[in-house]
Amino acid sequence: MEFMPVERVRRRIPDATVVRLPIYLRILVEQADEKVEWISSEGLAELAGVNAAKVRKDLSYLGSYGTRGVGYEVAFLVYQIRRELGLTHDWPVVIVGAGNLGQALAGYGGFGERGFPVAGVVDIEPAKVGSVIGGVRVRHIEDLAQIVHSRRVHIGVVATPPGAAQDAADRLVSAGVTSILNFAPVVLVVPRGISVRKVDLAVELQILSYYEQRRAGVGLHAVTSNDAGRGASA
Amino acid sequence: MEFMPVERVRRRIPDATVVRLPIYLRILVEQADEKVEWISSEGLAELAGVNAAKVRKDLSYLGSYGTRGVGYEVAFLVYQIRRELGLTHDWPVVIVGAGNLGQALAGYGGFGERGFPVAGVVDIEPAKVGSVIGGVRVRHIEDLAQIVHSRRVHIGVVATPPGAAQDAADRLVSAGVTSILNFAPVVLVVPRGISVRKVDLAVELQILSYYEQRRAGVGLHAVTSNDAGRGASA
DNA sequence: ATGCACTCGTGCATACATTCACAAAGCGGG
DNA sequence: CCCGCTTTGTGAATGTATGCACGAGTGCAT
Repeated sequence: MEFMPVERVRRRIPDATVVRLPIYLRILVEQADEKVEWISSEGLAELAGVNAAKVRKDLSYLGSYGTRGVGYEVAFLVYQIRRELGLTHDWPVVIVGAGNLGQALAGYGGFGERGFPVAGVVDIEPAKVGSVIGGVRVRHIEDLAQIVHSRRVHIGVVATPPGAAQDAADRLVSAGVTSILNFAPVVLVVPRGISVRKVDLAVELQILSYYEQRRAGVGLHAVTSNDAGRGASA
Repeated sequence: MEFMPVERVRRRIPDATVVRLPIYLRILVEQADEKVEWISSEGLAELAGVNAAKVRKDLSYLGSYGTRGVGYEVAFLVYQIRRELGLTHDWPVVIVGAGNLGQALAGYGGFGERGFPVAGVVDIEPAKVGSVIGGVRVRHIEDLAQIVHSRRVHIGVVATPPGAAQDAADRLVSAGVTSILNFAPVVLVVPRGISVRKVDLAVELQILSYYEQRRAGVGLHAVTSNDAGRGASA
């Protein structure tokens, strides 16, 4: 029992749903490209590899945007999901670490297209500074704060070797970044309120190894899933 | 109520735990390198950015390998986790797609070191065939089955453009691969029993965008997490 | 030998997520 | 205008995961 805030804090969307919304969004955009104007929860569920009831519940957190007996209007849903995810404007990102991975990330055009233009790439190694990757010149890490401020960067990507990752994160945070995508196999320690997500290739492979290894034991077991249900069938 | 199988099927480890075990493992190996011989659930929890009770419960699925009043023997835990994850031997992987990402993955030495040597890289583009990346010569995708069989590959990595991903997955499956790590922003459809995990950079950024955008609204809210609790504090 | 400090292992309560199942609502045909 | 078909939105049931709290071992000091 508690006082109701004067202005509703905005309905919180469950974490599990937040993870799936970008997937729905991608599918819906593809459908829109193919001139599909309406889609049912069943149809979307099929394409996303999840249960239809889950799709409906997920979408219901955005509001009641479906039409009974018909389905959801694709373009409208795209708009609503974009709005909810904060994708109505670009989010420039800064990449720390111009090694193998940092270069691949900067060179991979998909970021910009999807609303996350690379505002800068920095490295601590003077030898790496100056080279151009993906149309962006690598700058020294000392310039990080300047880049973050001038380009209004909120999201940083850590693509350094493990030993340098915490330092990179610290620098990002003190430069004013509030969200970090971490590719280094390290648990970052950050102040409360900073969002961190990590992508660890070795961890993913080890998880696969577990299920692979179990397969050898007894034939039971279905399908692995990261966070959103990924698909079986055939 | 059910008959007990004659031979215990091997206690199933909850998915959430399977995701954390590789993280504990990495930390424990680091500790071992630093000559730390014993660690408490509290200590490990601190380093992994999770709750101590969670660590104990997770480890209890492996068996009762701790010593009350003392903690866990690092080397022994490393051994047990490796065994449970099936990391007692190498798992060669084959990478489909020799583009930007495929090259970065093949070139990144971390795979081999962690028990996932690159058994081969294939591409459908004849122009890419023949070049050498990360010490491995790129071969044509027609050779996929041959590589999978001769090198006993169970795990495939899809690093193709979105449009080619499903085809890559189909070829991997029919070549005999039973686990797939998918980097393409596509929901793969695979037969039952095939494990798939996906890594989608755009999705990760969009999730960060959501929390970033909420931050603008009201100051509440803690920290994002993929699947294992990632850390706050400072 | 006894007691004290410490840490594991786990039952239980709570929180979160998924799925089912069905009433309510919209659409189109006659 | 009404009926039957379709599909949403959501309560309730089930399943999974988290975290607390505490009993039960273990080691060390006296």
